[in-house]
Amino acid sequence: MTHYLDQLNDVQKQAVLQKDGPMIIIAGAGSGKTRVLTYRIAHLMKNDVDPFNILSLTFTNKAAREMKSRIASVVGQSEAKNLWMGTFHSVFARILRSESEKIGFPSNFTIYDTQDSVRLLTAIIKELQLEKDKYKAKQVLGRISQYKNSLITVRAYYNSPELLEADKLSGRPQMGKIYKEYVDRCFKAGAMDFDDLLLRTNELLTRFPVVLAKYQDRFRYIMVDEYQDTNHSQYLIVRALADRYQNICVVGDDSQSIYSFRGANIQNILNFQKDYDDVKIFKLEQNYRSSKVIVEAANSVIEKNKTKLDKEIWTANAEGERVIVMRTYSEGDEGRFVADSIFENKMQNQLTNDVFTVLYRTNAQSRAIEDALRKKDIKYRIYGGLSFYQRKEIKDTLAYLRLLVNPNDEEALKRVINYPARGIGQTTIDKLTVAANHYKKSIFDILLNLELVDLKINSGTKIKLENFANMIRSFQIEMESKNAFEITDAVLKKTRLIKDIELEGTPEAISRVENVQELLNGIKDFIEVQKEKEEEASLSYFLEDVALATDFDNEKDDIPRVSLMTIHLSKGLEFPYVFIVGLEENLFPSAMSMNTRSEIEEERRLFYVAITRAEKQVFLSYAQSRYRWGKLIDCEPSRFLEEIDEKYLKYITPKKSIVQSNKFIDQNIFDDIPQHKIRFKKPVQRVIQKSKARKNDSIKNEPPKNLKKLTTTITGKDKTNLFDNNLTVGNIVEHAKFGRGEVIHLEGNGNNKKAEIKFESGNTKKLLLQFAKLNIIA
DNA sequence: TTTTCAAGAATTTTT
DNA sequence: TTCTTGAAAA
Repeated sequence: MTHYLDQLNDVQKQAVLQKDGPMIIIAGAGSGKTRVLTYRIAHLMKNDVDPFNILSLTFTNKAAREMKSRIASVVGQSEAKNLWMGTFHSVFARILRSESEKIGFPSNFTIYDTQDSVRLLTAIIKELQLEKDKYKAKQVLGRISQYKNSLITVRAYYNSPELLEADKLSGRPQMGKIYKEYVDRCFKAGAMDFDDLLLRTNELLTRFPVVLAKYQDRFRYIMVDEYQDTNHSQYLIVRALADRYQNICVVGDDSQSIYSFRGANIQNILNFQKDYDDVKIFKLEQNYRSSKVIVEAANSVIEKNKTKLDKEIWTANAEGERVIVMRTYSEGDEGRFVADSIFENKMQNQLTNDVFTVLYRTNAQSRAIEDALRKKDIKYRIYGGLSFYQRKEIKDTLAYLRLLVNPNDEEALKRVINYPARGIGQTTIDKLTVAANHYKKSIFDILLNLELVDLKINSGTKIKLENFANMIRSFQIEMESKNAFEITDAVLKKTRLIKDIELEGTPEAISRVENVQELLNGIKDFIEVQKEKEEEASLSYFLEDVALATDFDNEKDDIPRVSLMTIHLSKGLEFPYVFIVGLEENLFPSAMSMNTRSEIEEERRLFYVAITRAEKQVFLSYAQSRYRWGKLIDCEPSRFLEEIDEKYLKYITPKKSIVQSNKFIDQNIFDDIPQHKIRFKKPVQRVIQKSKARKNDSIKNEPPKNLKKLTTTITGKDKTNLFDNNLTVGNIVEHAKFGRGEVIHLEGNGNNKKAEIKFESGNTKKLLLQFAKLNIIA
């Protein structure tokens, strides 16, 4: 086997060999950054640095796992095991577990995910009787997140005239009150949100010099990956920990900073040299990933940004295919283009699905792509969006487990106190909350002391509450003798949660039951893996893992699939063929990020990231019209398309079109869109060449047939539209719930069309055809 | 208290 | 178009 140092180029080698002192590695896209990081760590270990003394912070758990296994292959499994490696959130959550009591949190503190936070804020806003239109929980959370990431505590907030003024101006003068209540409630519940994991770590390190010294001494060598996307809170943690030994190595690429919306501060990387003395700089500029065309096309884009560090990315790789640009009529067409291209490429080049990825700006765009892939029977996997652990049935199950571990967890309690339904309604919960706030206790404490507080609830409800509390307590006792898997199983049986889902009897219910089973399997796996690693397999640790898990962490070996994800999620990944869809103004760049130069620059970096994921070829596409909230809107091509040097592009026109619309599509509606003429009339110049070159004879200058279109739409969409047209008075229909009946009257139009039906049971009902799933019997 | 239906909002990006 | 929310009915 060749020595690992021989697998590196000069700069890479220097970076690996640089052992001590502050250093920064500016790593262009595809420049072998991970390789340098892993070998650097391996090299440290080979040179007498104890793995216990190395801290490596990555952007995702997946990156940490991969790096760890690559290091293990150089230095051996048992050595690599002791490395501290993970995301900021997971590493410091782990540290907080052992230190949290110093700052008033129990060691079994809960981690609130975004949904928990939003729910809590919604409750608080309601309790404070604020207008919920002014105070939208999500926005309020975003604001609080900003404070926390900038280390602005409630007190600091009230001491800052600027912040008070800013919130007043934006119509939210009560932000301080909400912020305070939110922090207090989290504290009382023994819960930390994502931002708290960093904020409280900072608190711990600042307030307790002994603790700081302990971890400074422990982490003698610190590495931070994706440094361009660290926020202020993370920045301070790193500074504090590195202060003693100054062995800090940060890696990143300012051109790939794409997380400013969640507080990432690009200045952290731009100013690194000012923060430490005698910083060594390494620039990895050779790209090993992508073809020349891709590297240079990407360069031509990022050049347009003013704020950036000086570097020149180049590659020795082959020229490669040009970037394909595809104009389509609609999102449906765009999807078909993607599916067709994947299909063609697979056939021509004997490829499997997993070499393709489709990237988009917003999650909502995935649907059209999914539909098209499904029609072509191409298997795919979506990353992000609603992840496994965010599904209702999973969150419900987990909420029980959370409550067992930490009965003060308010959000978990509110989630399950009446699920499955046990007759404890909103009014009762409100009363409990008021009492809990009044006595400064958790709701569970109130439940345990019902006779001491006068809640003005009737005795029936009181018994229900007592039963619930007793059930939770008995689980807690059981938990002492059972492992995580057994206790979960017991909870599911006792609460009849699965039975409750099955009761719905729908096909979706079946898959939801399967999800819960899957969760059980997951717990079993977790126990086994932890045993292998000789680590604790407690329920508490499992819940922590789950709270910080991302979609990538739940990946199963399966058949090869096309990957679908947002560009943000694709950071750090690479794929041979990359489709970037929806290159339209207001979508990409997003309408929300077109106000300032820096916002546009971030969007451009996002585009840069997207292009540079590709090894072999990039496909860009945009639609001329797109559905938004059920309405068809016209779209303009993205400015980014013009920013790519044209010599790297190849324009393709659609072969044929199926315009998916409920509306009667008249050719004329395209007339005010000049590009459209390419399609039916004369193509503009650069398109002529391409269509000639491709012998694209499938363009027959033939307007789409309206009749056909309509049929396609109807059969392709839900069938109720069909009934809408066909149903007449006198029809005998069957309804899933109510059984058979006769249509005795029709009213309304389109989506509002209703049928009055006399059922065999004798009941007469008015049903909206849009929703009612009726089968026509006669 | 629970269920049902109609009206209204909703789309950046995520640990 | 689809999801969430709120009021009214059961």
